Amino acid sequence: MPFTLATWNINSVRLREPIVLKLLQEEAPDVLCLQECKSPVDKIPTEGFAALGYTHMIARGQKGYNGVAILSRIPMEEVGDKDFAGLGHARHIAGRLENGVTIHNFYVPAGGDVPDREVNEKFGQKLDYLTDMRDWFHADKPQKSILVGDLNIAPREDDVWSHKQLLKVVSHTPIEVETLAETQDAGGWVDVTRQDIPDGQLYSWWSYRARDWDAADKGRRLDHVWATPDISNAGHSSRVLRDARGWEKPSDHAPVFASFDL
DNA sequence: ATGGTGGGCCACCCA
Repeated sequence: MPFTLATWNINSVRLREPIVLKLLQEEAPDVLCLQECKSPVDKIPTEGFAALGYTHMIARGQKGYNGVAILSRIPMEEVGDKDFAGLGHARHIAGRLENGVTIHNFYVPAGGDVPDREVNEKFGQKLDYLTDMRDWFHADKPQKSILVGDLNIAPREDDVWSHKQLLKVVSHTPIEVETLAETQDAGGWVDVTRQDIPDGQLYSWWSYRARDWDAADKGRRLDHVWATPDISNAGHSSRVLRDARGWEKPSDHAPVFASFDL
């Protein structure tokens, strides 16, 4: 059963319901994983999604912050969630499609401004979140699984507009890149996006604070699609829908797509 | 070096 999935940090699912519907209508992924819904689950606007065929949804939410959801037009059962690092935040949800593939949807903490856990508690929480993920995947090796989400780290030099200028900027510091690599290795995860697009600059996020995000193009690849080795070879046709960053009332993230022939 | 723009929600926190 071949299928296409997308992952998108939506920065308020209620405010951006119109562009979620636009994405579903125009691109029609089978599965859409959202992060930063910023909504209690019972206030997510599901009717329009269901009318387009996305009748399955699993989600975790809280008022005002965080929140993750998976919309699907393929039958999907809820697997559960885990409160990594004990933060009490809605940052993870997992589901299983009827083809047996498990999907983990993550919103990793952004980590604040200063890359030093001694002076910035949020940076420590980000690293702790990732090491908790690492330990969990190490203890229980995932199989037939896909991990997507806003991991808030751009690991490669060509995942950022300037490697040198971002070395001390949270999202691209060596300690974050190393910690993310440990998490990836612990699960045996393959970076499907870079398997498909091995060379060149690739971004999924552009700050709201630029005069002209498109012309300046100071982006970072914060949003990821990983798969376990038993299904990673089935992954193909990865892409970033950069156009969505220019839609009306946009998220600062663009959706990342991948397809799987399984 | 600084401040720039967004969202949630009503005083700020967060990205």
